[in-house]
Amino acid sequence: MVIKMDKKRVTIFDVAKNAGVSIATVSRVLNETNYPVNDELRKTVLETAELMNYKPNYFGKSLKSGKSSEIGVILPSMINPFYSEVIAGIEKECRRAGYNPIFCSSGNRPGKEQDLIGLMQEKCVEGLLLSTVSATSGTLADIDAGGCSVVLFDQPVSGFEGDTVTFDFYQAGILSAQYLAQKGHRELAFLSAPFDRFSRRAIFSGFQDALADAGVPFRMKNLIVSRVEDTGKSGSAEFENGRSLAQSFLNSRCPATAIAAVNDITAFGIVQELARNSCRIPEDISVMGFDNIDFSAMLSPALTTVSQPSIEMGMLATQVLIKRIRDKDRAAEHILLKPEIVERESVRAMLP
Amino acid sequence: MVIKMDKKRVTIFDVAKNAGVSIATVSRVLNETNYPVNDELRKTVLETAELMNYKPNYFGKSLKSGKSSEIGVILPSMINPFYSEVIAGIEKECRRAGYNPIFCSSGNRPGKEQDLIGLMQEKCVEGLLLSTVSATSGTLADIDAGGCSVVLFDQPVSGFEGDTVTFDFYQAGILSAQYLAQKGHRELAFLSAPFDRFSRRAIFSGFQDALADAGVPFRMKNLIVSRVEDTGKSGSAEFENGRSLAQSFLNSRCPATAIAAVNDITAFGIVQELARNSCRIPEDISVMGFDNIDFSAMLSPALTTVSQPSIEMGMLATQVLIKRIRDKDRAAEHILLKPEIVERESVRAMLP
DNA sequence: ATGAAAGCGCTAACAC
DNA sequence: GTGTTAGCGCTTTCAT
Repeated sequence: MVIKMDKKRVTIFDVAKNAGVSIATVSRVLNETNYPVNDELRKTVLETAELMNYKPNYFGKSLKSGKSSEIGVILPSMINPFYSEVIAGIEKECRRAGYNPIFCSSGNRPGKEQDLIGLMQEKCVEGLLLSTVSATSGTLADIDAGGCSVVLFDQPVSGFEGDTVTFDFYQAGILSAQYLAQKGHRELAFLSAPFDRFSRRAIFSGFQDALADAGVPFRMKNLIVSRVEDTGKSGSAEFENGRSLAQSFLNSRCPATAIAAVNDITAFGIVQELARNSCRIPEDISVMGFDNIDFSAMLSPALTTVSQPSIEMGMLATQVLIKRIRDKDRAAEHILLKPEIVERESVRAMLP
Repeated sequence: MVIKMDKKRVTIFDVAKNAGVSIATVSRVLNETNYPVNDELRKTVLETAELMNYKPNYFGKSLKSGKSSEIGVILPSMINPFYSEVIAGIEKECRRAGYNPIFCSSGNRPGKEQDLIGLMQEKCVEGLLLSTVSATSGTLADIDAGGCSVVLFDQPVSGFEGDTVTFDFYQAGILSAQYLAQKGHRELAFLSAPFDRFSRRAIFSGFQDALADAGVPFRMKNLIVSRVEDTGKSGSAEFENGRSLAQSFLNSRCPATAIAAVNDITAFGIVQELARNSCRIPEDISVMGFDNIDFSAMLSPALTTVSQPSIEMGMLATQVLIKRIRDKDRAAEHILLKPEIVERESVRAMLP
């Protein structure tokens, strides 16, 4: 028996030839179908394939079967810790179900996002997990019509009729306000990046509404919104934003005893800038974040925040997508993840 | 002209039929080869393809051409900020050169790493970027022999003859020790996770050697090494490790005026635990990290550390891999990235 | 129980 | 300048 040792890749044909059987038999053995194959032959095939270091070619396989077993994932950034955690959830669930995730980041750029969606379609992914910055319900319907299931997560799109896994930002704002009010704070500030994102507006609405309900109405002059927008490259822009927001806060001589930041990274910037100006946290001023990324626990003082379940969001979105891939006709699912207060060290209780 | 509106995917054949030309013409137009095609026809084809929302099928394309234009990337974790930054560098360079990266994490598990390597080969990636936890020079040679180029980054493998992009950990240890000594510290401590990793041993060696050279020999009782190992899931394990290391440090009544942590996240844990025990940083004790992940700048006080250029490492490894893919016969490249001190707020200068 | 052969979507060599 | 056609590696019907 001569083993082919060419530099070319070993194909099913090579294995068949060396094992002295047909390619059909090799395919049947290697795919572990319950198709009956003589034990003797099966053994020979297995040994030959092993010996020749045969690896099935996904392209041939997928082309023939029409299944890629791939799932495309497009998110604004892979370097932002929140999305890193989402990725971890997605990867875990995908592998568990035998799918391979393909991660790409759009950098918050609509054009790039479009390109990536096209690319994923060319790659024949069976489904797409999308945290979109620009897609419309129309675009999304087209993708679906092209045979690629879509599940939206993180950022909602109005008019989209398919599956979604999102977070209850409004409720997060409510929880945060209630927590601060309950800790005895009566003068609150809200520091945020521009309100051009649904999530930011929703958090603030909840925050404001809950405060009104609690009888400590929010003063609009305590709302400080920056003008710069992040590029999605890393967290640094949001951090710097937090720092300049804190400077504005300090300059405005705002009498608030507690600050709610629109997200954790912004809170980090606020905390650092405050500390540099000799403000002790939480003794002099309390700071609260949103998201509960891993690092919020690592700060000194550890950041009190509202959790947005990132890994869970990734896992759920993946599960929903896989259900959708397996059954195109099931009813659309809309999962709304709930926030929870994560009490740590950056908010103090005011004396009554 | 009747446009086919089946639920099946539109193929080059459908476009050809609707445009009234042969598939060869469609292929030639769509691939923008400089093959001569009548302008009239070219226009018709382009319009038809656009109208039918045609997307070329990568599988057919790759199968025929033998090129996948994909690059596999295997790293221990995608949630660890250092690797997130590496990923950003890789993705950028890949897209720039027209390659698509496929990211997977091994979770520091040798078995999983092996599986992923096999998977990447089945997917016919043209090259592999590997930060390995278990590969031997033999395994790597086999992959290469299978027609898939390999570039090792981050973690070296002894005996490997191919391209590598690594970091000069030893030099990082030297720089750190020199910096601390120059700031007037005479009694230093080194806190680390287990020395089972080359990088940790190398950092410590450099640290120790430079200290000896500076005339402030390191006392081995000031070396505190934990027993737990991280799972690569997130930074939390390293952070907790840092906290318990700090407790040991405190309990040992170690007289050191400065602590070098084996990496930034461990330093975060140390800083927090120290702060909780009313140690002021850097007034009471100085803390220094390694890696310079984005968050080290966001801590309060901002962490003084030694930079390990993460994005650059990703970009360089990608560039080297692409050069290798294009020319199998070029000489192996060995890039050794150099550390730099990043001076921030966590180390104080001792009075003479 | 095994093999022959069609064909998935595409590119490129060859024919006209 | 355009069309025909042979595969790329694989799965799967259909014969045997």
